[in-house]
Amino acid sequence: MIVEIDPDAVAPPYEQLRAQIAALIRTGRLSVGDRLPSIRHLAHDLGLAAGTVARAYRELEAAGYLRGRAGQGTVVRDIPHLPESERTARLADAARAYAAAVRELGVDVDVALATARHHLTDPGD
Amino acid sequence: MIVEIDPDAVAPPYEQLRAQIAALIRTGRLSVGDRLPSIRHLAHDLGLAAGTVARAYRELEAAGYLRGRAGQGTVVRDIPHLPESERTARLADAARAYAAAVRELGVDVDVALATARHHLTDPGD
DNA sequence: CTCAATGTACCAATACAACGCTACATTCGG
DNA sequence: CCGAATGTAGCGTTGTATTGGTACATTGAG
Repeated sequence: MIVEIDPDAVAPPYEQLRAQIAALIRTGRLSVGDRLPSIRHLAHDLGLAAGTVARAYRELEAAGYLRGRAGQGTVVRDIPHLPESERTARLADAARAYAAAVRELGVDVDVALATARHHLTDPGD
Repeated sequence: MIVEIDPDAVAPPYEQLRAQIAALIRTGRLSVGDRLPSIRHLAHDLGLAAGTVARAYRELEAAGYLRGRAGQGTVVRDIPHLPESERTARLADAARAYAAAVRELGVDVDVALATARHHLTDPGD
């Protein structure tokens, strides 16, 4: 698994982990039926407590991404698609946050859009 | 002053206030020499504690935007421009955050860019 | 000088996250 | 059947961030 946790980031570790796994499933790097590392194993690899990984798994299961069963492990269950309204609302929130940051920095709109395009097309940077 | 605080937002009130005032100064809606509302007055208007507004003012003063003196009030001091490296770094952070949200939502890149453009050009929405 | 208005500094309470830990239920393999 | 591995649930502790309130210092007006 390609996951990175930054302890100094603003987002708490369990949230970073949740978002990254969700993105891996969305982008197809994890497919339906794939088995995820065990809670304890992943926690050890990432230097986290088991409870922290458990929380990320729990939220992903509640969202429909995963299915975890005792003794069997946790597997990718589905790629849930949110209702259109929910998705556009969340997208608007994210765009608003980006726009606010850009405005505070005094960055030109075209530069901001080019930067966004760059990060949207080149995830690894 | 045109400021809105959403108590349910992810960002804490003092940070929302700080960012909005910084944006007002950057965009010229507040000019150098303009006097801001007093800490207590603004706190009362926004339904916040005085200490919360004081923190926003304090951080803006540390960043060079404001100058506050006891008995005199707080005025816009300057429009500090960050070093280029700092600005691009912060812009990249914001863009990364936006890209991560888009990827998790499974939204098309073009849709994401159009949404970003919309919010960048139409602040009031 | 006196006083009101203002910014500054500090402290207690609260909430949240993370951690380490324990106990328990379930599944599978031997 | 038995044990190892797994997920689930909960506990108390610790550290941090935020808030609200209070006391203090400074300034300018009368």
